[in-house]
Amino acid sequence: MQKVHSLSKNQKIIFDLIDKSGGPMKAYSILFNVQKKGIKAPLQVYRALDKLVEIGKIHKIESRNAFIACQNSSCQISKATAFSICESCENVSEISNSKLSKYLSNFSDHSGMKYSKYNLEFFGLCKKCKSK
Amino acid sequence: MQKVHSLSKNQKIIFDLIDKSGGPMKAYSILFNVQKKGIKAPLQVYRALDKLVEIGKIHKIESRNAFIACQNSSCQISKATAFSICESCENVSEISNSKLSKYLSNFSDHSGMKYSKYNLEFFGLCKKCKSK
DNA sequence: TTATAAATGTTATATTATTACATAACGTTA
DNA sequence: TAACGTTATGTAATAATATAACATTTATAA
Ligand SMILES: [Zn+2]
Ligand SMILES: [Zn+2]
Ligand SMILES: [Zn+2]
Ligand SMILES: [Zn+2]
Repeated sequence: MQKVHSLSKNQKIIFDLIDKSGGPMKAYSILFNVQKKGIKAPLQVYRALDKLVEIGKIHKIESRNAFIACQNSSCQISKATAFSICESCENVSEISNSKLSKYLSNFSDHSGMKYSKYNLEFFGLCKKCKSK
Repeated sequence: MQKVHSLSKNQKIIFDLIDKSGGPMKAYSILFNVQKKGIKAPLQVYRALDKLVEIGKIHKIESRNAFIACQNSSCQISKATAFSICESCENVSEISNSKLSKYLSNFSDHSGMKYSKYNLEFFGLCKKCKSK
């Protein structure tokens, strides 16, 4: 059961931009793109990004300092994310694989630590780039 | 088979510092700590870090912008890394679990992409912090 | 309505990382 | 050993990413 969050003005502007872009976007590139809509300062962008990450509408690609719209409606509020990243063209896509997410969500090691969250990033060459 | 790399002066100073610290260190904290040894500029630190990451002596904890010494001698040159991170005390440890690494190294999805590398970060509360 | 939380606006600043250019040390082999 | 290519170093400047602090406004709900 997923709580419905109605986005605020800035959150909506920024989410729509990222979502329409279809790929990962960096904070300052977002800032540049929304300045015509009245969002003028980095902090306004980062605050919206923080909230959007918190409610699972977007995810941060940690290795790239970039943000991508969730491509997986069943994503448990950003608590379990996996991405595939092409190291040549920088294309990113969210991996939605129930076996993988089950495996990782249930993973535990000898440390006695119970994990409530994970982020996995795979790297390689996408089909296109491989065939070049 | 692992190639033996002899570290240069700066690389050795910086690796020793990180290794002795026993945990993750941030670049500018490293810089501060090695200034008495003559390493004065950020770039000198980042260059050493880049090289140490490349040869697998350290890993970058992407979600923390920090660097930790490899705790796993069998780590395949930083191509397959997994960490457990306590969100309370920020303790980080490298996970060495052959089932996990086998599972992830062999993972492939419908995208046709063959992954050559991955990084996984688990988050939760460590034993200590859980019992507080 | 009134209180509370959430969001916004603005300025300044902190933190993380790279560009550009010059020089030095090292390893190979002619 | 001399010449060459490669790797490492030094230094200054700057770019890119992110947060602190404070004032104000808007939304939500008791
Ligand atoms: Zn998602
Ligand atoms: Zn590609
Ligand atoms: Zn390792
Ligand atoms: Zn802890």
